[in-house]
Amino acid sequence: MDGRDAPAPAGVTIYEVAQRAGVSIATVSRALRGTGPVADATREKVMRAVEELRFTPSRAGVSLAEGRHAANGIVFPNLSGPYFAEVLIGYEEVASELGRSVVILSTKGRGAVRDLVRELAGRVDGLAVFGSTVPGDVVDELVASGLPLVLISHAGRPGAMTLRSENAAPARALAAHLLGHGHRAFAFLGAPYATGDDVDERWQGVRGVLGGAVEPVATAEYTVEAGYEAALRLLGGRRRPEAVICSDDEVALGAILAAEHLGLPVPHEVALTGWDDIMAARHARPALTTVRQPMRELGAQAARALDRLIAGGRAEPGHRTLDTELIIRGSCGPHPPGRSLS
Amino acid sequence: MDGRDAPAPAGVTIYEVAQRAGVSIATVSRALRGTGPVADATREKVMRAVEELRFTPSRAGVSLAEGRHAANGIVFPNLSGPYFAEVLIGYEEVASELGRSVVILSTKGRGAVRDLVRELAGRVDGLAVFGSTVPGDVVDELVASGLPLVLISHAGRPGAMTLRSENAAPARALAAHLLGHGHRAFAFLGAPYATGDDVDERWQGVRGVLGGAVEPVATAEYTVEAGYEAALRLLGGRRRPEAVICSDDEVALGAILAAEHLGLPVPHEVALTGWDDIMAARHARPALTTVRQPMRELGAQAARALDRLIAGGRAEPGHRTLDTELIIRGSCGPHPPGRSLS
DNA sequence: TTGTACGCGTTATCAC
DNA sequence: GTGATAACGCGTACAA
Repeated sequence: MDGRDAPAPAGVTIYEVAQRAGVSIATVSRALRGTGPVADATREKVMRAVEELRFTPSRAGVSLAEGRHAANGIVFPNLSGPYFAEVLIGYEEVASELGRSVVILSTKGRGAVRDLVRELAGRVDGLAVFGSTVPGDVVDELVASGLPLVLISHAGRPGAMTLRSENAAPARALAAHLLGHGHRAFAFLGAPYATGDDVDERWQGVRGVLGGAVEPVATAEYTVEAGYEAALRLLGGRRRPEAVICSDDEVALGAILAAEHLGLPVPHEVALTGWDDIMAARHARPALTTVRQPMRELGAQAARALDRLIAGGRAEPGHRTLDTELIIRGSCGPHPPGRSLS
Repeated sequence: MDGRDAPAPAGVTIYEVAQRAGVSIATVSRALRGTGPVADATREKVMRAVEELRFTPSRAGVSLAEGRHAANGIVFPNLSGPYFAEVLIGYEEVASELGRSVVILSTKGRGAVRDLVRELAGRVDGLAVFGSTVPGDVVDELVASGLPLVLISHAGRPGAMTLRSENAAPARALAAHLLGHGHRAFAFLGAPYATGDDVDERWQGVRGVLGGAVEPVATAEYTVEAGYEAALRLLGGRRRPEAVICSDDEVALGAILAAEHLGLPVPHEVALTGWDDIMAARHARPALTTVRQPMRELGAQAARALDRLIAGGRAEPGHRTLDTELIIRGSCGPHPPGRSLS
């Protein structure tokens, strides 16, 4: 026994493998990647040397030679709620299938976003960016740089591909459904921060149907906590709305808690709706009427689109919208038994 | 006007910058990284050229020359629940502060974990690995490779650093508290899958205090859904326990839903406890008695420890345990008013 | 089928 | 202060 199978010195190079196998580095490379012909016997020797030396090609070396990183980046604001986490799951899964690693960047509470994004852009072959996570001029810079880019839930930017779920149409359907329940005074809890983002589109859709009967109410952010705080004030004040349409499920969950705290039965005293259909929406009491958005699919499609863009697919559609589904549960008002409910 | 400020061809090299600035690449490098002396006037010229050409050093080139990736990896099973997402948040935040990108790898439902981990290991300077995400021999291989490694919530492996929150002690405290409520028949919902992991330690702690009075009950996984399903059977069957100690908050949340479904008031008919103190624990009804674990801090410390290990800090402690806190809320039984509750 | 040699983009060590 | 130039580790024409 010798010490050759001891812990690899972390820096085994292709040269050492070549030497040990008694061949050239070109042959080692060919044997390993299956490019070009290699005699069976030779491949055997190479493989053995690779095993013994625990050789793994240096990623930096490969990247430099190949001219690619085999990695995708993704920029999101935070991972506190289920939404971004779910999209990330779909993104990572597909990217992984396509042989690409995923480098993440969270911008929430970050100062030097521009530099961080540049740094990230430099180590990936393509980037997925959520709307409102990066300043507009930084996005423009990315577009101009030619880096394959997919904007998720973004208002859209000339030259960049955009991917999002539909908002306006289901928002209108949701509003119409609430009208069907007989509600007449509405609030939209979680008023949009930026024009053109997902929440803004939902708000526009809702207002298109309800007109002056709906009032926008801001929340500090789109979280359960913030929804709870804002709903406490909204529902506790005079002129309480009959129905509260929330920007998303988390805000709605907070609103349910606020209603309970105030002793207001949902949906009898106040109706509520969310958006996204996160796991907890089904488990809330009452179960949350919401709009299901294919979160994982959003991430998955982003990864796939990026792969195509990287491969050189110029003909990529500039804009893609995923379907959503109105999910009627108990929080929006009483329904005849036996209907819907999932 | 000329076309020089058009979109950078994505492949601007240091040579082009040097040529445009009328200096050598060495000078460009020095000017950019502040290493070595550069005349002010020269620096000026270089910077201008850099701006005009939108030059960003190739990450692969830098990595190869520097011999490091400036990136950390992290391996987790999934991101469906808040637990791993929270740890990841803390990890990414600190890594980012330390100038390191974060490359993620999810192993849930993945076949070729070994290859994926190798691939990941090849593109980072250090790796954080959650327990039970990677086969033991793969961990051994990583340790042997000399790659800086932090095992999170792991049973421990000779040669690798381990970081986790305490389990046994708070588990005993929790069990004692439940005994104080007068409960006498217990179930541990979410029985451990692997010996030595977090849940196993909790189970051991609980059993140490309750002995034969507690029965382990398995769940399909540690999720709300699985907890609900298993609790439905457990609470619906004969010999229903008086108190159910759950492996974590998500399982406990599912158990609360099951109890409600069965018309069993919590905590009066059945007491429940969770673990982790995820956001939803505070909002559950009744609010969940649980053990608070510093999830983000776990990630943050992992990133910091890794940074030290990478810097060459040999004297790194082999094992580090973070404190937890028993959070008494309403789900474990009636408390005299005015006490605790957060 | 295999080996030689060059290129990938930077960093850093020397001379000047 | 500045400029050649040798690594860094690998992929791959091209030659043999």
